[in-house]
Parts: sequence; structure tokens; C-alpha cells
Amino acid sequence: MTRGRPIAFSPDEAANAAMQVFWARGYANASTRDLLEAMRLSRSSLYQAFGNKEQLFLESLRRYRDALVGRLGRRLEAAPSAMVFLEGLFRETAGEADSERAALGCLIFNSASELGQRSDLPAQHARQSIAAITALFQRALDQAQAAGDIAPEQDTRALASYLTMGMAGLRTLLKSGADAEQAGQAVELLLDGLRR
Amino acid sequence: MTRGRPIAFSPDEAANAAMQVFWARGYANASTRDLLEAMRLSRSSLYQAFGNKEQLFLESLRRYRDALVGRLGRRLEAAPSAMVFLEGLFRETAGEADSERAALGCLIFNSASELGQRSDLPAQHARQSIAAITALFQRALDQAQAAGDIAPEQDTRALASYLTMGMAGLRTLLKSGADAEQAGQAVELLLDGLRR
DNA sequence: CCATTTATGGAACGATCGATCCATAAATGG
DNA sequence: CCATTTATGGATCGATCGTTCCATAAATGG
Repeated sequence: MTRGRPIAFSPDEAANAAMQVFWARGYANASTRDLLEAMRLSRSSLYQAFGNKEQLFLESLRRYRDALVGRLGRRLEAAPSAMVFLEGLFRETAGEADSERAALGCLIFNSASELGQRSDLPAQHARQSIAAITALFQRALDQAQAAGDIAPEQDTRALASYLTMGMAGLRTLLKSGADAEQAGQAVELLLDGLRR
Repeated sequence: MTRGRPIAFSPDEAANAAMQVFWARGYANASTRDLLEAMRLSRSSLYQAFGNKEQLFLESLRRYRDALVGRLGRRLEAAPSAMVFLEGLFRETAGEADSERAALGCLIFNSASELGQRSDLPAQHARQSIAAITALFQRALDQAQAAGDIAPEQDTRALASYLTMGMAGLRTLLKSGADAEQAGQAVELLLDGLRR
């Protein structure tokens, strides 16, 4: 059936390496040289396996979103309560202050900021991914409300937007070099907003 | 004293036009062609008057920050109270949802996101400008606290970081196409955090 | 072992990038 | 009106961009 020389690289690992480059440098600022070096591929292999730069970026966005949403979903299920999950997520993110991880930010929010309201596929994907994050927040908030940790009269849809805004802002603070104290204080005030 | 042909353009207007380009397109994505077209200058005039692209960007950042901080400062003074100023600012920003203005975002937060923790002057300037915004928020919060609109046990420094985080997140939400309802609800919850 | 298929490396493409340089136009002070 | 100074427009630079193409290497199934 299958003839010819098989690929010598792992498309999965190569795609992950590309994702790291886009994450660290942004879409437009990531050159094909950067990508080839990180992916350890020849130009031919890259273009044959992934089409072009935009498609490779789209694949990176997909992987990042799937990994993030999957990880957060599992973490929500494993947590003792939805409220503990949300508090842990935000406090842990604030704790990344002044680290290399903090300088990277989040590929989704980075891309949303870079691409804005453009009509092409990457911009659409970034917007949709933010909506997915908001949906996950709302799921957690609904659980927390059902568990009695959030007042029943609260609108979890509004709270979800509030948390997405908070996370986007937190990532911007961390990117701009906020220290752990500043980020931590802001996050505690944000979390207080859930308990009203 | 002064000899030779005088410049035929307004350096002030040209710099403002350049700022608009960087604002709409970002630093790296703004080409010198874009800049020349918007500024209505020849290449020679641009490089002689502004040095190079990075210096022109720095000048744009300066002008944007000075205009923003100046405008907000005057608005704070003119407002019936510091709390009214803060509420008005955030509600008005949320009200920009789905407009061209919302798609632009804020040049300072845009630049902080694009440049990250880089060590060059533009990145330093963007970080310092975020600190300036936080300082202005704290000034307003101190006034509001003195006026009795904020509980005396609240830490206005922490609240200022909270508001900066909120504004950065709000701008990201608006850039990603959030509608007025979503942005408005998130902002109301954010403002509730001042009254605890 | 051969014919076939595909991966691979590298040259090369046109386009665009930021920046420089030079000849020329223009407006000045004397 | 002239000598001087500076702005201006455009050609041009080398570097880099994303992408394509081709000759070659490699591994396959039969």
C-alpha cells in the first residue's frame, strides 16, 4: 500500500516546536528561519507537511487551545470544588510573576491582541478560543454556584466575562513585568468579586 | 541666523499621524511605507526629522502616554468625584464595544503585549507607561478613599493594580470582539470591587 | 534488485523590509 | 541677485521575508 520513503520527523513534535516559536515571538515576528530551526526541518518538509506559515500557525493555535482547554477541564474535574479550581488557577498564574513563563504570556491572548478584529482564519480562531475560555469559566462558575460557593442571584455569564477580562489583564500585567505582590493583590481582589 | 529652506510639514502633525499607524498596526507590522503615506513625507524628511523607525515609535509612545495621562488627569480634576471619574472611564470604555475605536485598543497595552519583557527602549517605555496608568488610578483611588467612597481599610495600591489589570483585560476583550453587554457586565463587576 | 514514491537540502524567486545616498529644488539672509 | 543652507524626491542598498522549484538521497513494496 504505502510506498516511498517515510518521514523521518515526528509531525507532532514538529508542530509543538512551531507552537513554541509563535508563542514566544508572535505570528508576524516568527520567521520561517526561526520555525525551521526549532522544528529541525528542511524548508521542503515544512511546506509539504504543513502547507504554509498561516496554516502552521493555525495548527499551533489549535494545539494550544486544545491542550489548554483539556488541561483546565481535567483540573476542574479533579479539584475538590470548582471554586478551589478557579482560585488555584488565578493564584498560580499570578505566582508566575517575573519568570520566563510569565514573559511568554498566553498564546491565545497574545494572538488576539496581535491580530485584533481581522477577518482571516487565525484571527477568527483566536477570538473563538477566548470564547472557549469564557465558556470553561462559566462551567466552573455554574458548578460553584450549584455547590453554594457563589450566591444564587449572581449571573454566571457575567461572572465568566469578568474572569476572562481578569485573566487577559493578568497576563498583560505579567508580560509588563509586574512582581508577584502586585499580581497577587490584584488577583485576590478579582477573586473577592466571586463571593459577593 | 537661520538659513536655508524651512520644513514644509508640521512635525507635530506628522508625529501624530505616525502614532496612528503604530496604534493601528503595531510596531513591527507598521512599515516605513505605511508611515510615509500617513505622514505625507518623503523618506529623507522622515529620517532627518525623526531619526529612524524605533525613535519615531518612541516619540509616538511618548505622545500617546502624555496625551492619555494628561487627558485622564484633567478629567479626574473636572469630575464631581474621583469615584465618578473611575466609573465613567470604565463604563465609557466598555461602551466602545464593536466600534473601530475598540478594535484599535490602547497603544500602551498593545505595545506591552507586543514587546513583552524586551530590554530595548520601546519596551521599557511601554512598561513605564503602564506604571504611570497605575499611578493615576491610585491617585484617583486615594481621592475616592478620602471622600469616603472607598472603605478606609482598603489598600489603594492593591486596588490600583486591580484596576490596571481590569483595563488591560477590558481592552483585550474589546479587541477580540466582545459586545457591549459582555463588556458592560464585566466592568460593573469590576467596579463592584471598589465598593467592598 | 528494481521501479516507484517521497523526503530532503539548497538554490533561487520576487517582494518587501529599514535605511542611506545623491542630485535637485527651494527658500533663506545678506 | 547670489551664495548658502536645508528640504525633497527618488534611486538604490543589502538583508530578510515567505515561497517555489529542482536535483538528489533514501526507503519502500513487489
